[in-house]
Amino acid sequence: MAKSRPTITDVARESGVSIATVSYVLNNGPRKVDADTKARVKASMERLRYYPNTIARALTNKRLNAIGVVFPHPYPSVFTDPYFVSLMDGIVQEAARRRQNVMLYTGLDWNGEHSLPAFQDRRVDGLILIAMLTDSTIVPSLTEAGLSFVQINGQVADAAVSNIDIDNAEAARQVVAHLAAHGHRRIALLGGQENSPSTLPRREGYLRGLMENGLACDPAMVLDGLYDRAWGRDGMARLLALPAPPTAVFAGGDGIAEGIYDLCRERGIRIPADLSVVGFDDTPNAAHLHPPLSSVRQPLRQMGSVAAATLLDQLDARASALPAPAPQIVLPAELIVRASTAAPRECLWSG
Amino acid sequence: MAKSRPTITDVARESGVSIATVSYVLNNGPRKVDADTKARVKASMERLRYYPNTIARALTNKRLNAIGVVFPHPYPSVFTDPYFVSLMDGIVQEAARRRQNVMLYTGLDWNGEHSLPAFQDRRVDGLILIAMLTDSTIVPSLTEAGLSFVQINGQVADAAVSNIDIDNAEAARQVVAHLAAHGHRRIALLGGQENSPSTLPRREGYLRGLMENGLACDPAMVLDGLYDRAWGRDGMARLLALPAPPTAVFAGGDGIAEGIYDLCRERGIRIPADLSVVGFDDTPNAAHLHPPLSSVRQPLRQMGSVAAATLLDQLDARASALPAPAPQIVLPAELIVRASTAAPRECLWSG
DNA sequence: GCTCTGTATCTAAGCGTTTAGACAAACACA
DNA sequence: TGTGTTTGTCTAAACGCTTAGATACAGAGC
Repeated sequence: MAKSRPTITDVARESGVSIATVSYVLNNGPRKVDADTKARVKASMERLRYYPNTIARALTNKRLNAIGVVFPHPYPSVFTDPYFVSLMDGIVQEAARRRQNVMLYTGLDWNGEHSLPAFQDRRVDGLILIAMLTDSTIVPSLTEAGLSFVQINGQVADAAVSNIDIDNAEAARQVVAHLAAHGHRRIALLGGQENSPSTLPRREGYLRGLMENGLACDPAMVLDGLYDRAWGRDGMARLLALPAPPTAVFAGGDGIAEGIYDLCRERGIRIPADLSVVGFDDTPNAAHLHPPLSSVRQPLRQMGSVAAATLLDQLDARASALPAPAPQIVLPAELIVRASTAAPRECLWSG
Repeated sequence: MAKSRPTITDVARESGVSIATVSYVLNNGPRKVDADTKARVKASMERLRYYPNTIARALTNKRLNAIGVVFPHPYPSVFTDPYFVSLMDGIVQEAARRRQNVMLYTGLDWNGEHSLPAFQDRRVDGLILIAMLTDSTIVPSLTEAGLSFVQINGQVADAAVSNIDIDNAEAARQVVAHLAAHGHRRIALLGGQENSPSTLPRREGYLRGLMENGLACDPAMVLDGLYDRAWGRDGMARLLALPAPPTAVFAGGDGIAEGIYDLCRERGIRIPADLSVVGFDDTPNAAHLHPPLSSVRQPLRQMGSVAAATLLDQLDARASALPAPAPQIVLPAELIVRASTAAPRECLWSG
C-alpha cells in the first residue's frame, strides 16, 4: 500500500522546527523567518517531496484558487459547439495566467436539473455562468446563497451581477443594414431557441434594422428553432416554401448558416447569386465555407478571459472587503463581410 | 457583508443534537439515527439552507469526488480541436453520471511546463491524461508520486498504467488497403507532429499497408507536420511539387484533410476524380465537406467515458484496498467510406 | 430488583493547514 | 544594569467535518 504523502508535520520534524515556521516558509509570511532556517526547511521539503495539501489549506484560507464554469442545462453538445469552446479557451487562459484552476459544471446534472447543491459545495471560489437560458432560476438562487459569480451572455435582470456580452441587437441591426444596402427587401431571420438569451435581442435588432430601412416585417420570415445545422436546413426549406421566398437570410448562428448552405447546395440555389446569407459568431469554419460566410464576429476568447478576470477581481475585492464593482461589459462585435452576400437578382434587373 | 454560511454546528444547535448525529444523518451512517431525530435534523438543514462543505469533508474522507483532465502541453488550441472536445464530452458525461466533478489542467501551465506540483495539490482524486506527447515525462513522475491516473491515447510504456485507445496502426493499414483496392499505387501520408503519440503507429500501419499490397514506399511521400488545416495545405503543396505526385493522400487527421481540400479547390484539383483523400478521426465536419470525406472513425466520446469509468473504478478499488487491475483497452475504429475516394484516373485508363 | 444487551446519542480526537498570542533571546538605549 | 524594542520561533486554537470510543437509557431475562 502506498505510504501516505508527507505533511507539514513531517517537514517540521525533519528540519527541527515547528509546523508554524514551516507554514511561514511556505507562504512567505506573515511572519519573517530567519534565512538559515528557511533554507533548512526548504531543503527538507525538497528531500521529502512535500507538497502542501490544497484542501487543508482552503479550510482555513477560505480561498481555493479555483473557479467553476456553468453551462446551460439541457443543451445539446456543449462541448462540440464552437461558441462554448471558444469561450472556454479564453476562460482557461486567463485562469491559468492567474494560477487558478477551472472546474466544469455541465448541464448534465445529477438530478436532471441545475442543482444548486452542486454549486454550494464550496469547491470553487466563484462561478462563470455561460448563456443561462432565460427561464433558468439560477441567478436569483446563487445571489441568495451568497455565491460570487459573473455571467457571459446573461440576462441583465440584476444590475448587481456582472455580465459580459456584445450588443446583440446592434450587431443584428447592422446585418440588416448591410443586406438592405445591397438592395435586399425580403430579408428572413432564422433564429435559435427562444429561451436562449441572445435570441430575443438579435430579433429586436433585426426588426429595428428592417424599420430603419423602411422594410416591412413579414412574420412568416421570422422563424425560431435551435442553434444548429439541422434547424438551418429545415428552416430554410420552410422559407423556400413561401409564396415569395426571401432574397437574403440572416442566420442567428453560424451552425444555422451551415444548414442553409446544405439545403441550397441540394436545391441548386447559388450563394450569393440567388440568396445572400449572413451568420453570427464567426466560428472558425465560417471562412472555410464555399462561399466564405459573412458573419458577425464575437470576440469569444476575449469574452471568456474578461469574464474570468472580472470574477477574479471581484473575489479579490471581496476578500479585502472593498466595495466590489459589478461591471456590465459590452465588447465590440464586428460584421465580417465575406462572399456570401451580394445584391439580389431582381435588384440587378431593376437597376 | 455576507454572513457566513451555516455549518454543521448550526444545524446541531438548531435541532438540539450533537454534530455527530447531524453527520450521521448527512451520510446515512455509519451509525443508525432514530427516525424522529433524523426528520428533525433534516428539517433544520432545510430551514437553514445548510449544504455540507465538501472541502472539510474531504479532509477526513480522503475522497473529493473529482477527477482532473490533463491536456498535452504545448499544444495549440486544445479547446477548438474536435478531438479533445469529443473526448471531454464523454469524460464529463460519465463523470456526471457517477456524480464526480471534472477539473481541467491545461498545458498552459504556470511555469511554462506541465508542473507536477499542480497535480500534487490533492484537489482531485485521480487524473485522465489525454494524448501526452511522447517526450513528456509526466507518466513516471505521477507514478512515483503515487497518483492514480489513466491515459487516453498514451504510450504503453508502463503496463501498470491503464490506457484507452484504438489500434491506430491497424486503422491506418486498412486505409491503405482501401486505397490500394481502388487501384492506387502512389499513396502519400500527411502525418501530424512526430511527438504526438498517434503519429508513429499510424505511420507504421501505413507502411505495413503498403507492404501488404506490394507497394514501395517513397520517402518523399511521407511527411510529418501538425494536426491542423494549415499543414494540410502546405503538405499537399509539397506533394504536388513532386515529379510524380500521389494519386491518393492519407491525412493523419481530418484537419489536415480539410487543408488538402482547400489547396485542391484552389488548384482546380477534383476530389476524388483527380485525387483520393482519406482523413482520420471522423470529426463532425467530415461528412459535411464537399465531397464528404472518407475517414477513420474513432469512438471518441466512448473513449472518454470509458477512461473516466476506468479511473473511477480504480479509485474505488484503491479505496477498498482491492488489487486494482490496469486494463489496456483497445476500442474498435472503423473506416467510414464516403465520396472522397475513387479509382485513380490512370487506373481507369489502364483498365 | 438486578444484571445483560442493544440502541440512540454524545464527547472528543483527528484530518493538514493558518495564524494570533506567548515567549525567549538579542539588541538598543538611557 | 535595568528597561523597552525587535526578531525569530513556538504553542495552541481554529477551520468544518468524520468516526471511534464512551455513555445513557430502555427493554429483556432471571
